[in-house]
Amino acid sequence: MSFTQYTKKIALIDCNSFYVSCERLFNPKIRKKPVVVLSNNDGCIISRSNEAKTLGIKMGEPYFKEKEIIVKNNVQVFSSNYSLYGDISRRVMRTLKRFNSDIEIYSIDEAFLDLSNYSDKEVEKVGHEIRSIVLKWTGIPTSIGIAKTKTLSKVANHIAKKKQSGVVSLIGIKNIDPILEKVEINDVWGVGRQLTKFYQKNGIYNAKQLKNKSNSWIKKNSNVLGSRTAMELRGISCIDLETTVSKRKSCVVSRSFGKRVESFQQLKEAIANYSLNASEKIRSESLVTKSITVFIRTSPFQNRFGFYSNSKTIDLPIATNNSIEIVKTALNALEAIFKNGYRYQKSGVMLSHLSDSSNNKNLFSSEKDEKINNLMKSIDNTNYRYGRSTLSLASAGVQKKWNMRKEYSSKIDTADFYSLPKIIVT
DNA sequence: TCTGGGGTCCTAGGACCC
DNA sequence: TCTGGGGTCCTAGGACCC
Repeated sequence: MSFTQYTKKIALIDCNSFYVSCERLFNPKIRKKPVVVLSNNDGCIISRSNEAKTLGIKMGEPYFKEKEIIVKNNVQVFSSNYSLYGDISRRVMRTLKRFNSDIEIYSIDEAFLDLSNYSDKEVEKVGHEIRSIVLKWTGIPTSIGIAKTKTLSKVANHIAKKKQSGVVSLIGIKNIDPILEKVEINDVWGVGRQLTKFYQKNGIYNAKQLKNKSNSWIKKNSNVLGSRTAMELRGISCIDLETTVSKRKSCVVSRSFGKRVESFQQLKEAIANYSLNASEKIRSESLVTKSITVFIRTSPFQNRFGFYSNSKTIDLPIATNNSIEIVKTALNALEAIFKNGYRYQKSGVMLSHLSDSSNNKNLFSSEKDEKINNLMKSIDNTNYRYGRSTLSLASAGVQKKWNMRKEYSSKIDTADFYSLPKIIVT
């Protein structure tokens, strides 16, 4: 038996200021200017250009708190346009797949790519190649980190973000301690707020200190996730590349309201709409749900009106993806938790215990089910062709007073030819 | 009558990620 | 006045069983 260790080489490709970069694609005027993109309801800042970061605008900060800096510095502001970002994301991922089909799409703007087939010497060059091709074909700038484990490639990526070249490889470096020493503990993948607090209390302030902490201490004082992170920092791969997309286990549709909602009727409309969206989503993925949760809450930031938050879960006797049934059940759940006299800020619907709809045939399946399935299919097809909610249920309402704010949308829809910006050649 | 010890399964809540 | 949305996994503790 030989002990020649097969070392992996994993690249993490991360799009720079992704939402901002997407907006810039279609709006060259904002290329060099400070730009931010806001979350739903224009609530928080969720993407910042480098120029905006330099101004001190913080990630996740409420928009109104940064408004002064924004106005003063003429920062360009956009409401988020998720269908645009999703579309660009697919283009980026398609481009990456040309380098290796062993890819894990980790989020809308990140992917892990297996580069183990390349030699230690080649791998950094390949990184540069990937970066320039993605930029050329999609217009999106990226940062690339390459290392032996996912956690280390995150570290490398973190460093690459600050470099002009945009590519950092830790492959072939004998002692990475001096590098890890400069990475703050809260910047390590898998170390969040709580763990940061705990580690700091125990004298661990950077990635090197965590890496060199004894196994027994980590095992005793944290859980499997904590020890996995430490192992990965040591270059021992514990978190595999997940190259096959597994079916999701739950589906949430939730929104904050554009205005506070007090009436039961409006809350009902919102819940009916979210239920319809969620049903459509799981149908498109051939899933059925066995359990429906509805939650409502008032703002946690303004309790002068009293805080109320509650949820209700109803289990179904037979798993379904039938909109009518899901809406009906969700409204029953809402009825059970609604209380008069509160200013509701947010509500949502969660479908859980999802499973494959093809395994859902049972003793009680009938011709009626078949008819309902066909009805759902034709609703989905119509809505796909003519826009969501062309066909809806009466309970979903038409006025939608509670709908989101979206003041600064660029209104770019890559699926709608007529809304694309025009280029005038002179 | 004694009510221990150990196993499984489920769930709510917490922590983390983007 | 105004503070996002959508996921996954782990764990502790309860219920139940023998």
